[in-house]
Amino acid sequence: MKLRIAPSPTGNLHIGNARTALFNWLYARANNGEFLVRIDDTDKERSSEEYEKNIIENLKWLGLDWDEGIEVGGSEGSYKQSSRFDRYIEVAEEFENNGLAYREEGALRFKVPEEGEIKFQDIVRGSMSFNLNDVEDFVILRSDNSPTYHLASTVDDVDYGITLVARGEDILSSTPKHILLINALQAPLPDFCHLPLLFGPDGKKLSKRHGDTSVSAYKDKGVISEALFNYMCLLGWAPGNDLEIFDKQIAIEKFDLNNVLPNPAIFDTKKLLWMNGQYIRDLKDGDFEKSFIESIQDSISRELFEQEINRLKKIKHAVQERLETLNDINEQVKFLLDEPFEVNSKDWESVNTNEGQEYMKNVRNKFMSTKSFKLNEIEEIMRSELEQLNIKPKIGFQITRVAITGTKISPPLFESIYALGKENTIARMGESIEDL
RNA sequence: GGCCCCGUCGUCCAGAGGCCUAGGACGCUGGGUUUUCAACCCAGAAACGCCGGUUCGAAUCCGGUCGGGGCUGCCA
Repeated sequence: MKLRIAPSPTGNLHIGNARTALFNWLYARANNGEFLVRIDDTDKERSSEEYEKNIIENLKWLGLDWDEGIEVGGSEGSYKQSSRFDRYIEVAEEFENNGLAYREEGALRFKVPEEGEIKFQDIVRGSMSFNLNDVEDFVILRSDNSPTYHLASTVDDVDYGITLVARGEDILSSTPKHILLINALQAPLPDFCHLPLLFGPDGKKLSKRHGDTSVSAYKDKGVISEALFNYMCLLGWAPGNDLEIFDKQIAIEKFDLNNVLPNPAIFDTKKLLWMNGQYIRDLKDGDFEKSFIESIQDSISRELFEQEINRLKKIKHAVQERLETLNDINEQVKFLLDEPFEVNSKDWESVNTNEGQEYMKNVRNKFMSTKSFKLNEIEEIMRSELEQLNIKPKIGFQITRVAITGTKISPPLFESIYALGKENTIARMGESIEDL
């Protein structure tokens, strides 16, 4: 069994193509088959190396690998259509010589029989039948003698020995043309599988008009690859038993193209983000720390100082539990960085009370006389002072939170204070105590 | 317009004639926990597009209809 994907480098790797790649990859891996990646760049105008790079990079980022094709090589050369024009032209001219194609205004058209039917079995849709009456003669070589997609793609599938063509449903109606070409090449027909399309929230084919729907855009938003991988698996397929969170291994074990749904799926960012949060929480300590530090450095566009990193490490676990994406990190930890610190005045007004002031003053004094400033020590001081003054946690804690983090929303208070450190905490509390 | 595909909660999926007074997940609403925010727990609202047929029995099979989508390029 040999499957392939053939992305056109006319844009970054799109979520829809990534899902198609994923299903091809899963099926190949599930059946000990081969997976091939080639680049369909017959459209010289719209193709670019930058996009090609993006596609390859993001396939890898998703954890997909391939056995033959672009970058990894194989017996068929570059696996780029732009370098195989001679081959396509050779085939096209043979068709022309055999009377299977004819010239029209310079372009070469493949002659579709007037009568007859093309039938094939589609793995997700069952019996398909097209009346050749409805299929027009189609261009296989443009006036500039460059091959079109139909020709190049079909010749490649034949030359590379593809046995199962699984692609988007948008090409379903082109399949009769491809079958005609394969027959003309006197080659065996592969199996066909037309995967349901991915839609945007408006129920239309996912595309640029839905915003940036590239894989790299989601990566940039702080989505981790395992989460996107898992989420995409669920678009048109499920492993059964209501299982929703699963890894690559399980996906490979359970995956079967025969169980893929024929109906389109809407790409729902909300569920992706939820799943991403689940995955982030599950990240191993070292993996999370790496992403944690990198994400902050990306946000502030500079390297972190050692002091900052030491502070950040103390809060990382608390932050890990509170993320939807990696990009949410900086907002939660910026009070720990050596950056200008500011207290949100609206938040301050809503928590600043006389009781709170007194509480902070007393706590600050006790903080000053502690030596170790350990987490449990901080908690003990803050809780016992609450009892001393007989005030509610909210009164004492919220004012302190705003004073040291700048806002009413932050990681857990004791951890935040612990991470910030004794000197900084005392200084910030001092700034907010009115009669000091 | 023509050809083709599709049709279970708002969304993703379960359901392959009786186990369905339709199940899970996201989201949403209410409640609990709580120092904020999350997380977590509990509860709730929420769907078989419609009409016929087959059958003792249909979300499941068939037909029609309506609705949505794709293709209809010298794009892929």
